[in-house]
Amino acid sequence: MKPVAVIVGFAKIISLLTGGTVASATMKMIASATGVSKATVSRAFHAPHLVDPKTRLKIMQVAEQYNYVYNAAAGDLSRKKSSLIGVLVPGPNKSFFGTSLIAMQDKAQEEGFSLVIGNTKYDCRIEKKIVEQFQEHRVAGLILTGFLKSNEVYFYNLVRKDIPCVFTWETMADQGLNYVGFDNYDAAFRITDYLVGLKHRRIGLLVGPYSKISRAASRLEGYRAALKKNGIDFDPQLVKEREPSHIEGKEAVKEFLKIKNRPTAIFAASDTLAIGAITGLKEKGLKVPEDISIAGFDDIEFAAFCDPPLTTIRVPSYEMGKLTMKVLIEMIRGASSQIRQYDLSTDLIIRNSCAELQR
Amino acid sequence: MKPVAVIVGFAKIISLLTGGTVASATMKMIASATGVSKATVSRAFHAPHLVDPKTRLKIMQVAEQYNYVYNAAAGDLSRKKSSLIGVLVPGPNKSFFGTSLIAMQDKAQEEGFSLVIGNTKYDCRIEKKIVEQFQEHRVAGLILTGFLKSNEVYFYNLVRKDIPCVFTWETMADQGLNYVGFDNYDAAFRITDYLVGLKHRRIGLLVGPYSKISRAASRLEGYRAALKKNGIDFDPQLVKEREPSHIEGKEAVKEFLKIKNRPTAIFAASDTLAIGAITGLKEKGLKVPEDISIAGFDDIEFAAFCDPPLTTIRVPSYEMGKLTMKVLIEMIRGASSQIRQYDLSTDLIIRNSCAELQR
DNA sequence: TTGTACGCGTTATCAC
DNA sequence: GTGATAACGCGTACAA
Repeated sequence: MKPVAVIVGFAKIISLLTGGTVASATMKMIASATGVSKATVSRAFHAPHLVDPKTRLKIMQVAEQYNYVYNAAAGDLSRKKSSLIGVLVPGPNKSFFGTSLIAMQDKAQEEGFSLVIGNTKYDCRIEKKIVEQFQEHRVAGLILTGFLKSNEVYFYNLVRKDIPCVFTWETMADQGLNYVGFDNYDAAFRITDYLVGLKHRRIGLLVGPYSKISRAASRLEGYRAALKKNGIDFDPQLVKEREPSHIEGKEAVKEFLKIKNRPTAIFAASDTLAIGAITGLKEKGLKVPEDISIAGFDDIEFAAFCDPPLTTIRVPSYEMGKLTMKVLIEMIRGASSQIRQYDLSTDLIIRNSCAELQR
Repeated sequence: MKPVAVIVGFAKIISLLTGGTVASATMKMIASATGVSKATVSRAFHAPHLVDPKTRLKIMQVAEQYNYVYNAAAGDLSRKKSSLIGVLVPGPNKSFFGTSLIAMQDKAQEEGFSLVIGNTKYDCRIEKKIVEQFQEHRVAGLILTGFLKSNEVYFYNLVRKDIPCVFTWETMADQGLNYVGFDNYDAAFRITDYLVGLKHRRIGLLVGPYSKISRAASRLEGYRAALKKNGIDFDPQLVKEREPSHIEGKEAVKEFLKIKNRPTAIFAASDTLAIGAITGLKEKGLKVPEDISIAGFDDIEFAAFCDPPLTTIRVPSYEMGKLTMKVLIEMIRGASSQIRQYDLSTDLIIRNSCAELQR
């Protein structure tokens, strides 16, 4: 049952009635002005070698004179192709997503595609609505970034249907989906292992909602694996699941302090949480890293400029965006329909927010 | 002379040849399946009252069954309207622009428009190219955010021509352009005046490239006016023009320290610069605000969580985005062609990075 | 209330 | 090389 799509299409049509006017010179016009047929004009543009240099020059001149601009929508319609790509982001204010977005834009433009962006604000219904908008504009492909688990079924249908899709930053279970991301497990493992190397054995984990976001779950696993490798027992008390925001980080860290035999280091699986945590510790009169070490995740621009500069994991945002778009465009062009999954590697960036345990 | 547009259109056509395939149920199909004409189907959607409830219901059912999705591009073509709006941003990684973007998206979707976004990376040629891409997709309108002065002439032509345009965050000289922004002059005046109220008389200004960005110029003027009002002589030595980045802020503040009779307070006309400045001061062993006061501008999310929390100017990003889109859509719908300019008001947010001058 | 016929701006397939 | 002509999917007089 999919009546919703129909209703939405309906509402859209109504609103279009009051949409923006469009007018411009057409091929037909410049054809008659040049004294040739529109077929020739079309050819002059997309197959110059098939047209006499003289007439071609003339056509170009007239086009220029009339300030002609190609109509991509009409072309797409005729050709039954699309030069639009839809990108779904959970909110463009996250600086790391932003970097990915820039990369996608770069690549898309390079290849002659335009980007339509929709931000979901982490709301399933909005997400659904935007995808429908995308479909009405006949996007050639879809990039899904950091979507929510709750929409899994919906997307699963979408992907299996017709539109080429690439997931990035976040993917669904272990379906055969195209995906570009990075190894969350490995990154979490390494930074946890690093903290153990600094003699910490009580290491707190401040992580995103892993029940909803699988990359958070991977980070939890990486953390546990690192503990295990070093013979440290896992203590559920030391794991706190929070939305990634400064405030949540600030509040959560205070709860960590209340634990008897409290952690000497905390791995906050997002720089935002880490910075909030540092703020919270300062409020409590504790020093980072002397009294407690804090490690982050993401390497946002600000991480190098907070106090103390944050030890964290650098995520290859730009490369991810570029690769995601590359994969999608290759799918669109039908180069190969095999499933592609990439995990780019991350870097451990050591700054000054973690220190060796003193005792 | 505008041969560039033509050449670009040409390149685009080539690339489209390898674009994405599009296929879906059409009105024609659901018409024959229902046993009516496509005109009736069309009406069933956008003028339900003109069609018999029975046939309408039947059409809807069939549409649903065939999983019909409205083709906005075709509709736009036929109606000579457009439901696409182009937004030009200088790079989506700035969190304050990001907030505006979300607002625009919200409003646009509400009104049945989709957003096509292009980021210029502060590069004139890219900017130009993207606008051409927009034109090829026949965007109904254009939002220009924080553009560069160097492109002024180009945009001036664009605006005067055909496409409805609204400028935001930044506008051109005092042409009759539609604009939504905030009062940079007033904001700079107030925060400078606030610093004077804290007994500072040597106040440094760390400002964006005011020769290129007019809002930076306004902030400079507001700063000067506040000094004048308080009988303080303007000292060119105390003004430094820098690109808004952490590093520039860090470096610039060190130069301030070299000045004999150095400033006791610095107004950094961007939080990024301010935070960089604080970092620089800490490196030099100085305390904020005890040794020197720092004020910012923008109130980015992080401003409340740095050390010390930043006294700054809050900019109504969300409201600006919403209003900008509202104005544009009204223009598109031709409600009125009169020029509209808005300056929203800002708030002075007092935190702990500025203190009264001790002596 | 419904159908016919044409147009929107472009491309593709034939001919010439 | 170039020109008719028919699509592409939809809207809309106009007529029935």
